[in-house]
Order: sequence, then structure tokens, then C-alpha cells
Amino acid sequence: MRLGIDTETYLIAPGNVAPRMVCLTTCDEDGEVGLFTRDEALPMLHALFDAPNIEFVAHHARFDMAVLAAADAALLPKIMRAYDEGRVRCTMLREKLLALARGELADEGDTGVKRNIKFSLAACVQRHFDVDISGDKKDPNAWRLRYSELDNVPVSDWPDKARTYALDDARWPLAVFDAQTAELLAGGGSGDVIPDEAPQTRAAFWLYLASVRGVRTDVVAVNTLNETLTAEYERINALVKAADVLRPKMEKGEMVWTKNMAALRERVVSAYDGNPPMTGGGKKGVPAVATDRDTLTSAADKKVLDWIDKQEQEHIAENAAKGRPKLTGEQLALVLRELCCVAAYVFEVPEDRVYNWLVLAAVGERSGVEKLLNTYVPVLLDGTQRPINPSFNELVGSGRSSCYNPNLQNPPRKGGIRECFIPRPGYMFAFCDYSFIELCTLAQSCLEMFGESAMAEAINAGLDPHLDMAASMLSISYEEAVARKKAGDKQIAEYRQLSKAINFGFPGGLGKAKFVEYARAGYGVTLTEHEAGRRKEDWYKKWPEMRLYHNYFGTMTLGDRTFALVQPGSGRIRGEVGFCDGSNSVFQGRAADGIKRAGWYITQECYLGYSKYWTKAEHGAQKSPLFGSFVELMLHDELILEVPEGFAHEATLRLSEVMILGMREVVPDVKVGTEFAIARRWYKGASPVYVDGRLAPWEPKPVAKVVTP
DNA sequence: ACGCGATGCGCC
DNA sequence: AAAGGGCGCATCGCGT
Repeated sequence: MRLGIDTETYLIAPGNVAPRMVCLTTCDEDGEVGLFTRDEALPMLHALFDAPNIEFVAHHARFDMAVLAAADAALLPKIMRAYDEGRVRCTMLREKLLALARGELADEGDTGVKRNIKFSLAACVQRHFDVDISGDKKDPNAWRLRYSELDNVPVSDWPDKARTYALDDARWPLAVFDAQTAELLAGGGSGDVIPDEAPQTRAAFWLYLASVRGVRTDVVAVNTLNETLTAEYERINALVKAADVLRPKMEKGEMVWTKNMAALRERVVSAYDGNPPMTGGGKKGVPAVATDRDTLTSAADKKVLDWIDKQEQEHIAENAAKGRPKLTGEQLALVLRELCCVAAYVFEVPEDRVYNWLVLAAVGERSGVEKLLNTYVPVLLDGTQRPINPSFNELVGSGRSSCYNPNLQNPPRKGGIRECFIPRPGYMFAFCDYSFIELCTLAQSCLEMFGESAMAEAINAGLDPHLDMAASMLSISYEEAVARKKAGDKQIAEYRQLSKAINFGFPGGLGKAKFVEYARAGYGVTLTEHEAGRRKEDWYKKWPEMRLYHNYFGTMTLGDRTFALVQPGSGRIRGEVGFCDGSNSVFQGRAADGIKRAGWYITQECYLGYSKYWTKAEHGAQKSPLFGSFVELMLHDELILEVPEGFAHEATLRLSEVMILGMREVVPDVKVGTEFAIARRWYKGASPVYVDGRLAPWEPKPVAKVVTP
């Protein structure tokens, strides 16, 4: 039997995204509704979760489940069992899966227009029933926001409006559920379970538990970073201001300096002698002068700017050596102006041209600093006061998750942002990521699609697919490549780097022109378009199944048609895919499917001590080494946990094991590997360190101090 | 003041 | 014939 449920709570607040429960509303299949205070509801819920035939239907179920678990920790094992049994049904997630099957979860393929499809209960009710239940969302006195006032008040004493607000929406989740089932059946489905529904529903929950836990930052590191960046920002601003590329603007009563794009574009045009790089032009197709960092920095003759930079550093050092006060931004701007004059003489370039280069480079640098300062520093500062609770969107078009408010799936690796995140006292961070997982999922898919995969053979033979690719391009044996790599051979290192770009870039349908830029920006590899074309052929030759793979998507999308992709491994349907997104979805979505499964078992072991891979039958009272740890972040192929210091070693090894077990559910025939480490901060380069055979925290090598004579 | 499109950029 | 995908988030400029 299905039971629609909804909880009303205290307000969601930063640092507390599973707030205290006030009441529960229910609706059964006969439309009978009920309203229960927390104390009435909890014993009832124990009985309901214990009943094997009750399915809970909620909109955004993961929130209600987290609220229930926070209200009564003893419910959590029962909730997780219900998830395992597919008895927690989320109408929001179902709506996303249905939208994905219609091809509406990603932006429009041909125009790139944002669809902005909404998944709130109100939006779903509107879509399915053309009924508006949004009500008066703006009323600050709405009961919706005031249930905390009714905590511990018997329902009989509630104002009518508080009661009716809670009960008004109680019927909708079940109604939406049925409408979704009808849509599924109309689309040729059977039963009421949407393909991939249960694993995605579980993923939504464990990712929400990660949000609830949240991450903290280190006040000292954050303040230091803030000061450094602010000083750097001031310095650059002084130079750019002097060149009239910045102008003052009032923002929230505060004066800020904002870029004058028209002036900047004029400078770009001049630096490129009237032939500046142009942008694509958006959907209206009107190209504009590009102002991206690459355009700005590569306008200059690099050796001239390097020379100026060196002179500037020497000037600063000299100034410091003489014990003078630190130069202000304005002073440095003047120094640079002078240096332009000298450089113009030394390199025989017009002075205004040199100055223009310098300004453009500074603007490019400025946006980087500005991004760190405006996007990340405020978040980091918050984290010193309370946990940062990022929100995960459990399902996007590719099958992956996304993260927002803040997006902790993309903090820069450089710039010292990540290093500000620290575990709570008594814990350490455990990092574990899959090794070239998208190649494993690609190979697995090829095995299924064509019955063969050279890539699968290489990976299963324990070869490094990038080194293998490199060996083939150099026409040497894999063994020789290994030996040369060990000996520090430079050519092998270069070719392996190129191979990474090749192996990661071409499967998704990358063409030779874009590959050149992709390889340069992402892998520091320089090559011509012609060479890129040859490398693509090398790649097809190395992994013959890739020709079949691309032929398949080419055939399916002849004449720019789209088709509905059935995700191998999970059966999820993605509608309206073309050549590139289709090619990409298969391996990217599959990797997402694997880590979503793994994360569920890991979370169960963290909170309960047991999962299907660590059962009471097998281990009795001995709980998993992960018990007491917390999953905090998921970055597509990597998990970051807080693990208790005392058994960080055991927890991290178990983390790796379960990541592999979970992934193997969707990658059964290709070997899956991980890399892991523990550390006292979020260090990108962390690698395993062993002391007495046990994992010890990785620390960066101390930077050698430059001693000035 | 606010919304929106274009642009740019971070990550995997 | 040729084709990285796909997120979130920031700034700038323009229109309402």
C-alpha cells in the first residue's frame, strides 16, 4: 500500500538543512488524510517502516527522510532498509527521470536554450493537472514558514489555517505519482517503477546526508588567503585603473570598480592589429571581440612581458632589501609604466603597444583573482562559523549529479581554495577516486555493444591505458614504455600526457580543431590541427571498437536526428540525444551510476555499520570500519569522507573496497581501481603515505626558503 | 531594481 | 561531413 507523506519543520537554516520536525501529514490510497504531531508520528512511523508492504511517497523524499532520521535516530536503519527495498518513492526524482526520457533535462540540443524545467510539487501539479497550488508564496506570515510556533502544541489547538495548509497538499504526491505512472505506461513502460528509479532515489538520499553533514573551513587559512588575494587584487586594479579599463560603479551603497568592456575590446582589437579573436555569437549568432583570458594574455610577446615581470620582481626585492615600506598598488603601476618604456627600447616595440599588452594581461589575471575573491572567499568565511551545506542535484541530463550553493564539485585546484577545508577535530579527510573510470565504463559498454574491446583487454591486463596508447604511437612495446617511464624518459612523459588528452577527449566525439585547444588548455600539449587528426586515427587504430562506437552514434543520428538512449548498465532513458551527448552519456553516465551505487553502501556502513557488502550474517556484531565516518563530498569520480583519526587506515581501505564493489555493479567485466590518501586538509595532490604499514596523513613538501644573501 | 542573454571559467 | 558533455556561478550590458 502506498502512503503519501510530508513533514513540516522548523526553518531550514545555513548549517542546519535537516531541521527539527514539527508534524507529519499523510494521505492513503483512499484519499484519507491525517495530521500528526512529531510525538504522535514517530511511533507510528516505526510501525509503518516495519510493515513490509508500505511504500512511502513524498515529493523530495530525501528531505523528509533526513528530517525523520534527525527527529529519531532509531528510524534511520528502517528508512535505509525501506530505500533498499524500493519502498521510498520520490515524485520529484520520478519527474526528473521522466523529463530526462523526454529529453528535457538538458538544454536544447540545437539552440542550447536553457529549458529551466521546474520540479517543485507545484510545478509537477501544474504540468500533470493544470492546477495552480502555488498559493501566496510571498506572504511572510504564511504558516508554511511558522510551524516552529506549533512545536509541541496539540493539533486540536492549532489555528485552522495552520491545519489546512499542512493538509491541503497532502493528496498531491500520490496524485502526481499516479500521473507519472500513467505517463510511463503511455510511453511503453510496465509497472510503476521507472527504469533506474530505485538507485537514483537512494543516491538522492545519501547525497542529502552529505549535505546535512556539511564541511568546515580553517579560520587561519581562510583569513590568510583573503588577505593575499585582496592585496593582489588591489595591485592589479591600480594598474588597470590607470589604463582606464576600470570604472567606478555603485553597488549596494558601495563603490566597486567594474570592467569597461567596450574600452577593453578596443584594446584587444588594437593588440591584434584589427584582427582579434571573436566569440561564437550566442544563439543570435552575433560575434563579438573575445575577452577571455587566453585572448588577453596571448596578445603579448611573451618574452617582453616575462622580462618586465622579472624587472618588477627585482625592483620589489630591492625595495624590501633596503628596508623601505612595501610598494602600494599605485606605485607599482607607475613602476610598470616606466618598465614599459625601457622594454620598448630594449625590444624595439612601440611603447604603447607594450603597455597595452601589460594591461590586457593584467585584466586577464584580474578576473582570476576576482573569481576566487567573490565566489569562494565568502563561502570559505562562512565555513569558519558553521558547516557549509552544499546542495546536490542528484540527477542531471548526463546521469551525473551536480552541486550548488556552493558548488563544491568545482573549487579550483590552484589558488589555495581547497586547502582551506579541514576535517572536524578528531577526524581526518579520506580521499578516494577511481582510476580512469570513464575509460573503464567506456570499455564495459563496448564489450556489451560489440562483444569486444581492446581497451577492456588492456585494462584487465593491468596496463595503464595512457601509457599503452603512448607506446603504440611510438611503435614500442608496452614493456619498453614502462622501462623508459621509470627511467624518467622525457619523450614517454610527453606522449603519455598527449595520450591522456586523446583517451579522455576523443570518446565524447571531440573533433580535431577543438582537440587542439582542449589538449593545450587541459593537458599542456601543443599540436597542430593536422597532427590532431592523425592522433585521432592513431586512437581509432589502437582501440578498434571506438570506430564501431562512433559509427553507432553516427548511424543513430544520421541527418542530425536524435534518438532515445537506453543507458547501458542501468537502463535509464535519455531522450533526444545526438552524436556527442550520446557518445558521452554512455561512459559518463555509467561512471555516475557506479559511484551513486557505491556511495549508498558506503553511507550505510558509515551510519549503520552494515550494508549489503557488510552483513550481520557475515560479520555479526562487528561493524564495518566505516562506521562513524561521514561522506561529505562527491566529485564525480571521487569521494571525500571525514574518518575518525584512530582508524583512518581501516576506514580508508574499506572506502576503497566498497567504491569498487559499488562500481562493479555496473562495470562487471572491466577491472576497476582506486587511488586513495588521507590528509588533514583538502590537498589535491595527496597520495598515500604509510607509517608502520598504516596510512598516515599526507603533507605537502615544505617549500624551500629562498635565502637572500 | 531586476531579469536575461552573452561571455567566460572552474571542475570532473 | 562533422560533432566533448555538462554542470554552477560570476560579470557586463541592455531592456523593462
